[in-house]
Amino acid sequence: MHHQANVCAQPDGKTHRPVSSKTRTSTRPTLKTIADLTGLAVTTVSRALGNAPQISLETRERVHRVAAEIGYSPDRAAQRLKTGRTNVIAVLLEPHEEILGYGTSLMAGLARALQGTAYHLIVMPNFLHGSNIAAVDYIMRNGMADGLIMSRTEPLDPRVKLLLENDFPFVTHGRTELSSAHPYVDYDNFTFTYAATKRLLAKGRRKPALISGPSQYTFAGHILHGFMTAVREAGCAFEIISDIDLDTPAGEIRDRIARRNREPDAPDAYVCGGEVGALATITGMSDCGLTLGLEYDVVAKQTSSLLSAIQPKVESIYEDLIDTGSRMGDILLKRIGGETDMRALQLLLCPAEPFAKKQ
Amino acid sequence: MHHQANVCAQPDGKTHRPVSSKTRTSTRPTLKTIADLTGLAVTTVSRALGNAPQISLETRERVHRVAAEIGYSPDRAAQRLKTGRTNVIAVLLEPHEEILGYGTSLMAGLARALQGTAYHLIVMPNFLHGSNIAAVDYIMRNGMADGLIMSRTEPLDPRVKLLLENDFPFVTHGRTELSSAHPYVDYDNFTFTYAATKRLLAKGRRKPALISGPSQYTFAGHILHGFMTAVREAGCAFEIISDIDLDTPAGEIRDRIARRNREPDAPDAYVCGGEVGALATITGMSDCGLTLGLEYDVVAKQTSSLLSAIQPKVESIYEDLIDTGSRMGDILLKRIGGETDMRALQLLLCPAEPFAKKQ
DNA sequence: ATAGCGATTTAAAACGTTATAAATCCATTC
DNA sequence: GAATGGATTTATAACGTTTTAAATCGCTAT
Repeated sequence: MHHQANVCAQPDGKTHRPVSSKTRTSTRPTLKTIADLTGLAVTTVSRALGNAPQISLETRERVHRVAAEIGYSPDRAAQRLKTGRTNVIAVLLEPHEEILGYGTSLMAGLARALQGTAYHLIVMPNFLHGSNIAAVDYIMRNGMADGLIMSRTEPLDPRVKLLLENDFPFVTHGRTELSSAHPYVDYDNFTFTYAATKRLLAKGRRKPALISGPSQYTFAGHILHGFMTAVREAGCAFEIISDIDLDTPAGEIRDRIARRNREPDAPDAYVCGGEVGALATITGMSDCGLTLGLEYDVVAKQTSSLLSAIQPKVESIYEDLIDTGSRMGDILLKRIGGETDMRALQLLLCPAEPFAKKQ
Repeated sequence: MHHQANVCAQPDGKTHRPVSSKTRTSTRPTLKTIADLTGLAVTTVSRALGNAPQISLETRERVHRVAAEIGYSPDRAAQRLKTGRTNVIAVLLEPHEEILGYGTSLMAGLARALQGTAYHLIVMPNFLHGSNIAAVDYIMRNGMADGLIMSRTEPLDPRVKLLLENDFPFVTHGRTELSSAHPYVDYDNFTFTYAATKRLLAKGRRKPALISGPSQYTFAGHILHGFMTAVREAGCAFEIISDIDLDTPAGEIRDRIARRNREPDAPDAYVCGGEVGALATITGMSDCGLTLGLEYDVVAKQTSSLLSAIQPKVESIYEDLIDTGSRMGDILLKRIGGETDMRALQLLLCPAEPFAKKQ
């Protein structure tokens, strides 16, 4: 299977130069190896592998054949040094992503989109509290990647500003409210909470409550907006649960909900943006002796198979994070490839059944 | 703040050569930039930054100062090309790791261990079912990383064999049963299930059941062994729940447990190696009208804050995956650094309170 | 014949770093 | 005063690739 380096006979009968005496059996093949094997110059081999039109079709085919035979693959470091392109995509991981595999799902999707390309995925977990703008700066200045993936955008996200100023390719999971458009993939949280709230009211609930995301993030605004639009339209009572959000540890959410329930005018329905929060809410209600589906209802967004298996009575809708990651990868590749039309670089994913049909 | 490239005056009064005329303001600084600025040769600058003893202390300090001033950081591609070292650690992600942030926690820990070193983390999700030996082969042959992190080992793991044969640095999460020792970090699942089972029996339960991991993995054997040792010592009835394992979707576990409970001689206690499985089990029991802590008990291993918040009555023990990742990173660095003493490269993490004290 | 041309191939340089071997300097020593 | 030697610095080459510019070849048109 493996071609010997000193075999000179060619199927096509062409003669070529004597092969270098140092037969390298241990080191991995380079362009030089192929050049020696075919009798061509290194430059020619390089261009042939790149399918440059100036190289004759016959030569190109021969070079590709030999390259495949000896298992050649280009040295990434050399390519990177020469071209300045890293063939690397960096992912900024937020701490919250340790919950329920958010980050892993996103990365699995990204990897799927990047499969078959030369791109590798590097991961930079964010250790600092607050914005990880330092990591963005580091990546850009040191040319560590050709593109960036981030999540949890803020309305005036300083990371986005910095990236836009430097014209560095990136895609966010989540929108901003900056005047300059930028590539993103987002879930339509407005439609989600709007439809979720309507659904609770349709079940006859009188006072829905909301557990939203941390207020500094853009998506928290969307969640709030959808909820408020629905309750205003219905003219019903409502409540925004204070002091906690989707990042609050489950135990605290549970206690907060139970405490609230022992006070007057407690809500009889909950809209919750995450599975953990929904489970914690149900536990808190259960601590008060209340039964889901009987005394109260919950609608939640689900990103794993956990919630509906544990609590089938929860109305839930699935947000496919692997698909999200995959689409972010596609868009980032387009952006790196020079696409500037924002319509091709922005994507708002709509909640699937059963909410979409209610719109 | 930023030193002008054409300023020649030196605080120490030394004279040096005229600076290259092309003042590069836009591109990032290289060794050449520092060489021009200090009047030294590129080689000298390189060695000074590497603190080579042959370079005078004074020069070293001066070079370091200038480098810091202009924000120099070495070009990774050039270093990699020259030295052959990639300064990259590859992580093989398994599909199961999408559950409850296993992978993200491990990576956060790894990143913590690698912080301050030159190492970056690249991620390779495994798309194929079964062993990802192809990825291991790819990484080694193409020199894509200096070290490897894997999880979910099998007793005769072919990936481990391949890595050992090629003397490639790696650390596994989980042990193997191969005769050649290799670096690993593992959780003592034997002690976990042994103590967990004893605990259930101490509560007066008569027939504990086990939900183990997928049988092909080493840790499933440890889980089974600890459980069996405890029930044999007690001489009690027991059951290994068939058809399902910790990777089974929560809904199926729930249904399987409920079904089993409607048959004769149902277990009155469960040992479960994961949170999702524990929650599914409790839901299944609840579907049969049985109450946790009253008619039955569960002991489970917990890797997030979810379980104890949702089901405080579950006896649970925390396995710290961030710490695990951090220790794997430390060990990998040692191994790459040339450490060969296996005692320094293997680590068995013992279950913490309340189980440890019972041993 | 030879200049010119299109098609194809090639040599040389460059990316930024480190390793090897050699050079320079300065203070001793004979 | 030249040789020795230690301390320090330097020139050169190399890693594997791509880019730029130039060379070679076979042909046709002058």
